[in-house]
Amino acid sequence: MADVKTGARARGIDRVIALMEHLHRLRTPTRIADIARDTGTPRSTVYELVNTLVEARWLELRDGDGTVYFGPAMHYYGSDYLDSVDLIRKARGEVTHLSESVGETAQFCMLDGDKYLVVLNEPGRRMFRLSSEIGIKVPIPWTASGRLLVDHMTPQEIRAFIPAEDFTLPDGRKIVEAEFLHDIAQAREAGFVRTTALVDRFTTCMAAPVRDPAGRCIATICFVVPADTEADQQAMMIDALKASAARLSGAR
Amino acid sequence: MADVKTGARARGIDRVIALMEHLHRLRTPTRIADIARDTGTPRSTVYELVNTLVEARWLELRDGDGTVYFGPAMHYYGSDYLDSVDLIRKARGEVTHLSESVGETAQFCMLDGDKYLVVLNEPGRRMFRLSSEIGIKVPIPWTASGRLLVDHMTPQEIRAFIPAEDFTLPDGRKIVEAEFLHDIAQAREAGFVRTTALVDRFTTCMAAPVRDPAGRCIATICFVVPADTEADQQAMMIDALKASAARLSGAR
DNA sequence: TCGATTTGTCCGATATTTCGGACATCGATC
DNA sequence: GATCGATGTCCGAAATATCGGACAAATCGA
Repeated sequence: MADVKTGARARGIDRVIALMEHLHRLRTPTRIADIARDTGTPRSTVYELVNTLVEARWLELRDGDGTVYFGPAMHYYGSDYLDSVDLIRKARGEVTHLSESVGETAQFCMLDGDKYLVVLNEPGRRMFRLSSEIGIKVPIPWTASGRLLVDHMTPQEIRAFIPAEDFTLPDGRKIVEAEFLHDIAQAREAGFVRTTALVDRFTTCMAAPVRDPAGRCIATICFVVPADTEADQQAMMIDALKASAARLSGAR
Repeated sequence: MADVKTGARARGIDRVIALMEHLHRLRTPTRIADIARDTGTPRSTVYELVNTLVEARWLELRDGDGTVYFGPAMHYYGSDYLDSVDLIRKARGEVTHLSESVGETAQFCMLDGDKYLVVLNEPGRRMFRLSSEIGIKVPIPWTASGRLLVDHMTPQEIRAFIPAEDFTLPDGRKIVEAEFLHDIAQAREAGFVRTTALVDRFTTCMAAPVRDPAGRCIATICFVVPADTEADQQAMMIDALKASAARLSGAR
């Protein structure tokens, strides 16, 4: 990433990259002075850059309280990206359809390095938002989909690939490696995976694998639902996921 | 905008802004040398910047044929933007629901300066994509929605607001100002607007206004369909648009 | 096979952008 | 009403990022 040495003079573009990554991590409009402090950028430099970026609509001044956040240009460029990647464009259709027809939150997920992340998220009809952190990296063992996304690796490869600390959940519990490997084998066998109360005590996640022609899992499509969702309802959702995943696997 | 004087030395960030705007205009992966030529940026500078941007995932090398296009980071930042703007977040739900339930392309549109643009686009079930130019500026008179978005202005204000050349369609036909003003009055009266064969001979567009508490049209929600769509089908779609627009107007 | 064109890397110089700090406003708090 | 902190602007100096051009490698075409 754009590593900006503290105290040293840096290129504007590196400062901007750090700024945007910072806003994405915070996920909330932020005051300029805070950005300067937290990214280690001189105050006068941030003001200068923010003015430029606001002019270009990359950022927007919010609320009139001196905070800035992403602007519309990011949405336009992001849409161009989505449209340009075949698999993702198709996945959009599947995810919206699943979410609309079932009424629950549906997602499309991939790996980014040794982390899992949500690429597409379509919220369901529920009031309370069960999650929606597009582009936020999460340890692989914390997720249902993660169990599918590494299912082409040997146990040794998995051990080398996933950082050891990623097996510790946010609440401090540890995921036993043997169980994790067992989950993976079982998921590959069944063609889907389901986890409950992993990151969040009251949430169940169901996922199906999207595979490339070689059979390798390159993405997953999944539902995020309350843990007390009826069993037959869950079975229906798993079937829908498998059908969507199969369409995406075929379409190449 | 980021105006980069030809021949002069420019800041990296201004070069990057020009580069991204250029890619957005082209809407296709582009070779680095072409970017250099068309944006007036020195070749060595573009290579340098592209490397930095690829590393940050703002851009992606495509195809292995030396072209670059937007990368996943743009999608993440764009999603953050969509989630952060209340009206747009709600509009997403309406647009996806309209598109899913009716099976036709639905859009959410706003003004950007004196131009119209599509903010959200959800394609219908048809094979041929009838349009989807998110974030591309279009002259107001070329669109159905445009007739709603200026309906709070007097004829004089409209004349001052819309550039004269914007009344000429891509095929050279001219839109008579009197008819345009008549359309606007009629649309405000009816609570919706419909145009056929404006930009595209075989396309009909229907739109309903989203209004702020003061009654001013701040956005529109619309369907884009083939011109030969049945009349009763169109009537049903207009009702659906009005209902969605009303929900968005109320939700403040 | 051999030029012609394109693509990508590298390097040194200098025009310029970043940076620190000073300063003026503004609001809140006591 | 005085003090403190936060916000935003401005300026000169110097560290350095941009740029032009040279060069090698790859690709193309005839």
